[in-house]
Amino acid sequence: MKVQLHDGSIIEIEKNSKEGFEVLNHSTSHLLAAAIHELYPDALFGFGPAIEEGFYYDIDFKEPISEDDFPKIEKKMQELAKRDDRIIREQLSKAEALKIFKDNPYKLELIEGIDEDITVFRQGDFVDLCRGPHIMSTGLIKHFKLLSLAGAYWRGDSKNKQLVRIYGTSWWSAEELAKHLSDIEERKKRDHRLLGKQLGLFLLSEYGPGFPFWLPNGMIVRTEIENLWKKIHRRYNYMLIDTPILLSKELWITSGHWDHYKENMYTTLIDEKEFAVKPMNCPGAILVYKNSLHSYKDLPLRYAELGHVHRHEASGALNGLFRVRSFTQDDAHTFVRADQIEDEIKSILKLYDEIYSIFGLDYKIELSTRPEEGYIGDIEIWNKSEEILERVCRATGKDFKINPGDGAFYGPKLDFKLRDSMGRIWQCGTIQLDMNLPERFDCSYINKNGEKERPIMLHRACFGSIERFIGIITENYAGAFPTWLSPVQVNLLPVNNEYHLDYVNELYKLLQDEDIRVEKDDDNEKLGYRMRNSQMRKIPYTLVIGDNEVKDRTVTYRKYGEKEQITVPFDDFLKMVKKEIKII
RNA sequence: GCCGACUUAGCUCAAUUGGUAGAGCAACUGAAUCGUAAUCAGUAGGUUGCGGGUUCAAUUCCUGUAGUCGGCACCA
Repeated sequence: MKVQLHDGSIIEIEKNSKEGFEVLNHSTSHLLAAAIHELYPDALFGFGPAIEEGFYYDIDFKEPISEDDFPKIEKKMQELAKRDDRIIREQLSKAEALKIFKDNPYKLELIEGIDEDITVFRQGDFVDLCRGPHIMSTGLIKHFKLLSLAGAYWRGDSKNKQLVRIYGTSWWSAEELAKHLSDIEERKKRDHRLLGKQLGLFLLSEYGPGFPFWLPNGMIVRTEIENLWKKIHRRYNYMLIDTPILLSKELWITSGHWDHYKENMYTTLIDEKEFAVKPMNCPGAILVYKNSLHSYKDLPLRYAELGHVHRHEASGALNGLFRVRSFTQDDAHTFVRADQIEDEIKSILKLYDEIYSIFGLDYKIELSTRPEEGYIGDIEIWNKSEEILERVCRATGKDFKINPGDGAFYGPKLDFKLRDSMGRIWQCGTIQLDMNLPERFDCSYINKNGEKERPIMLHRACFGSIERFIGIITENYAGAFPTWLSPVQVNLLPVNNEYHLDYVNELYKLLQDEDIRVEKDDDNEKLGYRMRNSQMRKIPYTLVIGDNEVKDRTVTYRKYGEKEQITVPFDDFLKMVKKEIKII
């Protein structure tokens, strides 16, 4: 497929490549703009790029528009595409460009920011400021759909006006488009909010927006994860602590949160003294550190805490378990000497990889480095730790990216990003170096020479938030949790609830004695009905117990999602399940 | 917080241009005792998110408000 670049050259690229898809979608966004230009002549255009699964265009409409207008717009797009206009690249001087776009303040603003010559792409009588690349003519655009409409601030700045963003997607064939649309529908079925309701995991009530309730089934998943977390952390020599939810204003002034984070903190008066609900666990952990004197020989000291924090997040930011106002961080604060940073980071990376692997999660690491201005701490330590972070991350072989200047003012950080079922990326794990709080709280350890020295503090969380992490894995497993996590692990179905019940009760007791979460379903319903319920609850093992099983003291099991029926001696079944739930 | 949409029984959804709400599943009761994804029959269940307004009459129209969803902004 031929595409034209902004410098006027025409190159051949693979139509079915990622680049090919992007060019098609970018050109479709121009087609959308051309259609809007005809239907709404006074609409002004902002940005209109290709994105991962399609494209969008930001438009300043002079009249209100809704999704009901999509069919009309799509029809006009089809009409323009059929005309098969050549898409023509033109190079203009700044003066010419300013003249062409004189009525559009958005494009004028962009042109003002461009120093070299300016390229525009023209199709029919629609001209757009653009660097390309584009396909050669609009006739190639056939299979697209407008998906949604949203507000978006001009140039991503909330001080600016909000434009209307129209999202769409464009494909080379009707089949690919149909598949993409049905994929979206399939992905929606994995939504943790839907599964959370179906499986009784958690509850979101209008009486506590952003404050999730854990239901009995969700509580089992959560407890299993927390137990796993505690077990692994003990192996990595972390010490478990727990710090108060409410702490006085003075502490938050010392930590700097009162000055920099107050808008997000819940505060209250106790005996006329101001307190704040903790939005972070660090100050608490620091008080634990400062509770005793430390020798250089004791470092690193690793304090881990499942810390329940509350943050007043903007109402529009709330999203199921992914973004809440009350959540539990699997937090840890490690106090290290400068010469221990590398080993400690390596140890944390290993720990994270071990945990993520258990859940079969693929993750991406991002390194954020020192901001240009306003940073604190020794630049030597900054440079050295950034170098260490980059080197050890690259050594993992994982998808890795650097965000220059994106670090916090107090230190560089690594973020671990996971994807949800809709492809959205959420930060889960993090490792942050902190040269600020040890200073503010005057933390120290005694060095070889008997002098006080300042430790470096590492903040780190692997799940990030237990809530968010459970949201991610619920979608990842599509609600079919592996046996060790499943709220109910074994479901016993007697074929006849009189003749077979004794053996079922015996099995129930044996399984329960082995700490296996077992249920029996002897409702007055047909076996098929009870089997259906068991499958819909995504229970890993459903056991059917009838004459044969009673006679031979066997069980016949069916694994979730499989049709096969397997009959084995009960002891073999028990051994298999016990092996399966022993994760580490 | 901003833009847009949505909110009807426990759940998933109906209700022609305004005429004071229906179904399936679930629950409960009864019958059927059955070998791998829905046995049959009956009963009960709702100030249509909440407040105000227009109207003889509002689930429906207007308005305010809360929550949810899709984005944007935010995300120590």
